[in-house]
Amino acid sequence: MENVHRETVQKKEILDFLRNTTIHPTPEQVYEHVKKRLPMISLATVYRNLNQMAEEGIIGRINTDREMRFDGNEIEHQHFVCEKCNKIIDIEFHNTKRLLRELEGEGHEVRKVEVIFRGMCKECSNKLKGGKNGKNK
Amino acid sequence: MENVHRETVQKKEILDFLRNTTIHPTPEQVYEHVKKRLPMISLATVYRNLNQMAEEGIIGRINTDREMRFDGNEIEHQHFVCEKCNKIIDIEFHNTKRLLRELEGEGHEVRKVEVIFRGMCKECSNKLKGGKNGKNK
DNA sequence: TTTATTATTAGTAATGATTACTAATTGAGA
DNA sequence: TCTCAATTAGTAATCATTACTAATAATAAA
Repeated sequence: MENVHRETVQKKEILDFLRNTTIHPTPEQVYEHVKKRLPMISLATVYRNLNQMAEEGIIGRINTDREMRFDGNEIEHQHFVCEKCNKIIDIEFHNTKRLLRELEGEGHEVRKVEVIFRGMCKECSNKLKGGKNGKNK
Repeated sequence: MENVHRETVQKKEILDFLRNTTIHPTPEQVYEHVKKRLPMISLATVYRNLNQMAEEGIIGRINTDREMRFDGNEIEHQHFVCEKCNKIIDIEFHNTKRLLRELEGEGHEVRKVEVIFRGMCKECSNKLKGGKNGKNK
């Protein structure tokens, strides 16, 4: 059996940046930063690695109404998204009611709480059980 | 003072469709449906109205890793997103723990619960208080 | 009702983020 | 070291969304 994933300097640098920032960067921001150490790196390489790592679950991906945002924080947490400046702030999650009060005490204006469950629905799950097909992304 | 928002047949048809579907359609899907009643409607008109209504808060907008999704369900709820077929299912929200159990009983495979708070952060809120500038979207 | 004003529209071009593609490179097992 | 598939750099292509413009139509005022 051959290896499936290879360690590359590009991947290492991208992950290293994500693990040490709290800005939840866009792919472009990751690219701009990593380019300082690897001037030849390609934007496509950044996208490919970010998506691959998000797929593996070792980093987080956040969908916004503009660009993708990525997250290297390994501790379980949730997010506060500022709709004005698009800043994403990490939130230590306990329960929404308590958190809401905490946030408002902090000075943030919470307009709504969005809860999104991700996974696989009953139908897809069943389809997969009987007759395995590959993922159709 | 003049009026600000006008009632148009286009807007009415778009909202009517959203209020009577549970598929959380993409703009394209809204367009395809409304076109049956208004063959001359433009896709740009659909986008403009969807964004305008979401801005007003009378419909919901959901960001995915592909297209925008819109939601005309007026009852407060949360979402379950199937990562396989991208179907979005409405969830009556109480608290995440109870809901998680309910969902798994339903047969859905929940991989993670995403909680997103939306609003305006302390910094932006303060900036706005002293020296009002327009929104910079 | 008629007129004036201006938000809205249809149609289409432009934008911009993301992905696809390809020849060259390189990581890792043998 | 050798082999070979995974990965890369560079760039073209894709595609969802937005911008633009002349024409239209919804509303307020006459």
